[in-house]
Amino acid sequence: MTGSAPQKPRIRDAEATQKRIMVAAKKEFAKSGLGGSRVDDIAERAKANKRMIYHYFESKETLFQRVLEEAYTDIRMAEQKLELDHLDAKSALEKLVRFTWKYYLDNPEFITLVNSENLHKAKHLKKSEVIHVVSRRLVDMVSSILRRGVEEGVFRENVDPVQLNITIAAIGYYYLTNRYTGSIVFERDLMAPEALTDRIAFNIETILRLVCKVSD
Amino acid sequence: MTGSAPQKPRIRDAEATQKRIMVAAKKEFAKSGLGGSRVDDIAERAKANKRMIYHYFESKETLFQRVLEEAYTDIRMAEQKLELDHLDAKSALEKLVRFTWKYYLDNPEFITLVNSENLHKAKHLKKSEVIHVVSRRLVDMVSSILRRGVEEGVFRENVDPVQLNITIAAIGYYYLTNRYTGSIVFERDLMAPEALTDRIAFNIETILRLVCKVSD
DNA sequence: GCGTTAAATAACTATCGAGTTAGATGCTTT
DNA sequence: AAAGCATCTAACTCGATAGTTATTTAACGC
Repeated sequence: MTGSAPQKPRIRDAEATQKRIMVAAKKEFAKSGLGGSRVDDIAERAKANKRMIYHYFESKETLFQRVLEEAYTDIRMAEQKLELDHLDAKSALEKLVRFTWKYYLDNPEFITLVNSENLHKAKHLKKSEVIHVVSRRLVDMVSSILRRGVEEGVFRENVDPVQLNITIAAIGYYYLTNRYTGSIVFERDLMAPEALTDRIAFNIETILRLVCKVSD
Repeated sequence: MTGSAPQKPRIRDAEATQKRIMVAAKKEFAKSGLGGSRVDDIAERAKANKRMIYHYFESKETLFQRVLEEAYTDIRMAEQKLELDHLDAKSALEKLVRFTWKYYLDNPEFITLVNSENLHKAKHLKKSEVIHVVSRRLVDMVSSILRRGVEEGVFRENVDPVQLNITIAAIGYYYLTNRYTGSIVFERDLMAPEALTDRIAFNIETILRLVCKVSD
């Protein structure tokens, strides 16, 4: 309590500081959105001086853009590691639905960041260069599963891969992003462990019934 | 240009002023979220003195709560006007899916308000008294359609009405709330008229395949 | 037509918050 | 070991912003 702090030797590490700022910013932006976040809070959480944020990232908005880009590349990279090619089409699709759900569940900041970006009409993502490259790989992945499913004779033809992609995301994303209002509206704890397992089962059923030739 | 304004006679109308504030607040909160909205902007848009907001609504947060409550009662009341009872179960369900989509499309502020409320972990909706009453009617409506569909022999049994409700909302809501990032990620204008008709058709297919006994 | 009340306004306060200035200090290179 | 530079810090600016104070004025009952 008394006595001055034992004068910590100021360690200098540009890379580590930037990383700490990115991690802290992701958390703050996810918690409060772009508009609701405070640069001072980000600096404090990062254990960095506020000035460093402007030194390394120029502005609050640029920092947000960097955080958002990283969030997108992270999920797209995780998807690419799934190795769905050795599975039959139906199993591959089910695995993708499960993955998407689990990713949202384990990385809730992804959802909040995307929501915040849409409130701003995607003005930051528009400036991104890498987004198209990584996104195409996702669409290709789903297209490939659909094509194989048709070849195997288990999927019906002419299912739009983009619509399917959107639907797979939607049924998980909506449930989780609206978990607070949803729990009130439906008078049910949507985040209870049992509720979560119920939901993923329901989602798999939804997607398989949508693309499979024969249902029951 | 020159000359003072012709000294408008100050009209006093408590009800009308409150209404103007509510309308203005809904637009501002929808555009910028709770945190991003400015009380001064709301007052200006409402053509009311800022002081009136505090006179009638106590605080910015209370105003948000009132706006949110109204948004929920509005959509729930519109649903109740659908008169689905005289339709067969399949047509009733399709009509509900179409309605939900169209309501989100015509009332985009509903989506943004709900998003903002979830960012705040539903702290305002928690205080609401009416939310449960109006919500139950929606669940009852879907339960009734499901029951009738089973009786008619067209729907399969044991479909959870809450999960179905969530899914109907999800496939429309997600598409629209993420239309800005979605249009970039999928390199396709998701709001083009043709894209919108494609989506509603896809959504109806998704829901009907989910509950119907025989698909093709 | 007079007094009371409710509706409305303008100007203010105190704090917050993004971005800056000026300067100090640790690391690397020669 | 001294220069030179990048990393880092404290303290500041100034406009914005939620909420208030003090005052004015329309409406309504009598």
